Amino acid sequence: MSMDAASKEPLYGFLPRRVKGNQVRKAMEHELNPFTKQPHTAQYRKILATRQKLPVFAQMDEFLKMFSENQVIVMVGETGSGKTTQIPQFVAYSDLPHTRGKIVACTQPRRVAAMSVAKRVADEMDVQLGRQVGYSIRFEDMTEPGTTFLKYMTDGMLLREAMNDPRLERYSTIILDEAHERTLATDILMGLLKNLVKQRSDLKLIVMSATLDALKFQKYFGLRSDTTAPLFKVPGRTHPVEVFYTQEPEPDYVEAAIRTVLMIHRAEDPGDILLFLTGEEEIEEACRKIKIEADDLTNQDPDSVGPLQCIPLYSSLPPQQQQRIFDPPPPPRTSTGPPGRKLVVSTNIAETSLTIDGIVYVVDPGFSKQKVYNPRIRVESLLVSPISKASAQQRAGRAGRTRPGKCFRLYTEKDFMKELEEQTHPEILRSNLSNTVLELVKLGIKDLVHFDYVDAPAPETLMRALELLNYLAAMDDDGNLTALGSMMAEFPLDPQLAKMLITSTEFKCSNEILTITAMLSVPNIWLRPNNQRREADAAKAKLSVPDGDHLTLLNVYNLYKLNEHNKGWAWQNFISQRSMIQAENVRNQLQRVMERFEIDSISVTDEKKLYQNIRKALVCGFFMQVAHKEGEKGSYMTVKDHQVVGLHPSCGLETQPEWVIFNEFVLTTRPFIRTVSELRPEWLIEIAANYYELESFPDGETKRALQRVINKRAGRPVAEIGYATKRSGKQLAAEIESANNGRPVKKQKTGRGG
DNA sequence: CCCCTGGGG
Repeated sequence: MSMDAASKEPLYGFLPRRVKGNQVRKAMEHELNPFTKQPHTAQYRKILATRQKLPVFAQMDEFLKMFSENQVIVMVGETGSGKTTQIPQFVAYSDLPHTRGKIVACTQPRRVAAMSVAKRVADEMDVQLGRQVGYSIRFEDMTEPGTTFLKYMTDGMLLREAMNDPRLERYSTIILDEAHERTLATDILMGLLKNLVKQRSDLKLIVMSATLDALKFQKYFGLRSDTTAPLFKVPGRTHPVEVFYTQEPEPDYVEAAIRTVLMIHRAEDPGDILLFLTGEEEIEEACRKIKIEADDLTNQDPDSVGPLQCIPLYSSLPPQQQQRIFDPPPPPRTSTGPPGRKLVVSTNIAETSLTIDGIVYVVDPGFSKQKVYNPRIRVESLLVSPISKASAQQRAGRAGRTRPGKCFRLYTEKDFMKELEEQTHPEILRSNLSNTVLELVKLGIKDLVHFDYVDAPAPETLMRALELLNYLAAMDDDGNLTALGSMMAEFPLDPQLAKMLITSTEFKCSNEILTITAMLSVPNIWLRPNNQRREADAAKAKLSVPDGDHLTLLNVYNLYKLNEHNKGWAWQNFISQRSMIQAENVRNQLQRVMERFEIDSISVTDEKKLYQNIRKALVCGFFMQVAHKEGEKGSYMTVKDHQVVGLHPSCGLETQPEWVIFNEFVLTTRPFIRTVSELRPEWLIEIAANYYELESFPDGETKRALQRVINKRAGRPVAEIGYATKRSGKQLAAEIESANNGRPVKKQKTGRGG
């Protein structure tokens, strides 16, 4: 080669996937940016100098060699190793995707991470964000087709893409980051990609995780049963954290936590504190108590105890208040007084999603709220449960980000060793999988039971999902995706909502159902501040429609749009502006999908008819979520499952109608149904005849009431809309049975209680 | 007479 070519072409002599460390280092030091051909900026050189100090940088040669020689690599890198920013760049230099029209993708479990890492890496590579380096998350595609060759994205986004391109042909290398978090999307992607690398020898895969899970992934991605995928290991760069345990178990962890925080504040050196609690109410209560006691301490002993600033942190807090965690600690009261201290009281949002610098002390009571799914009663609920060892370690690590720290665990060392699980159960074992199953079937996975999961979900959970999809006519009796099901999978919605939205044109109210669907897909829109409950309830009552909560949601959205010019409208009506903006975004996105399928957005003009049709459309998706009033005390019984439920206090119905349809079942102090509308029982017979075949119903008031409706209707024709197909169940049972190692599956009795 | 741990499309 001539010196001339090398001086103008930083990547001269690079052979894809056979690139060596010294070549890359030279290219990075080159006067020209190899990807833009522009001279490097001064900022680039400054950032490069700091990059070169990262632990992972010292192992570039080793990494590139392993990347050249292997199709799949498992990599572990602890906090501070620089793996998320550097490894994708190393890969880009070796893979040279830009020369082949390909993309290197790096997935993240969270949107903020995908955005902020992409920004950082664009700076490091001296390119404009959204050009050579970009990101892709829901509602925001910050990439340029043909130009972007390094893309950070959420795991859910890559899964969506796989539905339309199961071979993921655009990608030359896929990097799954934070795989140890085991999100639903990452788990499904691991299964798909394990299969895909066998079919696409040109596709490389890197799975990045924390140390504890590495061997599991190495085994999973071993090409044969007796081999493991190679491991690439990078040390982290954190400070030591000293861990303390209690001598005896603490009967009341909130009380113990408050005591420990005050002890630290009184006796330990300066440095901020992070306390983990389980939920909003607990956090606000603890903050109140700590503030009172800390103020007392400071007043009693102003020369040795400084001021304590208490900051709550949980996801439903407005972003502006969340920002407070980055405020500096309060100043001393007097110029010679003891320094102030910051205390952040947080849910496990601070365990992975948000990093607070300056934390030196962590107080860990050992609990968090975790989602659990009970397939027998088809209910997801949140339970306060002990955390795993991995979580406890993650929490402790939060004390050592800026200097050596201390972690106070409010449980005994013996309990830590003996009682805590190694890992938090992956989400796939704790969730309702109806959405996931629809996605998998759309991806062409026919045999769901024998799919190669990292951890296989309970057969009964799969059965529940298949059963629901079959009732919704998304799948036929042979387990094939129907045309309707294929369309449903394209909507970023739960199957019930997708079905309701698609079929709503038949009732000439798709415009309204589109709004309702969007409103049901965002967090609670109703604000209820502690000190203004009465005002909030009154505002809500004014917006409520007597026929049901679904129509109230529609009403709120329409009024919100009518008052768009009035900035204060949401606040004055105790409505969450944040949720409304989100609903608007979701609605637009759904409308685009509808347009793609040429589903018209229409409204019947007769208002009375419109309101009735809307509730009929609800039945198309939610006929399995119906309850019948039994007895006089306002208690309801869900159909078929025979669960006794109450109307949730947030429900806006004026009366207690005999029949109601509900959006969700929540198990809190007792079972409640939430977001409820009145319905006429004849709609059930008309719209979901197969589900409402009475032979399969348990005896009781509900069945008798339905029988009366059927008798009255006898001889009248049924409408031809939104029918659920007849379900044989045989095929499902066979699948489940084989998954159960040939043992027959016990027939589940539907009954009360959890 | 109540809850929304956290994340994703």
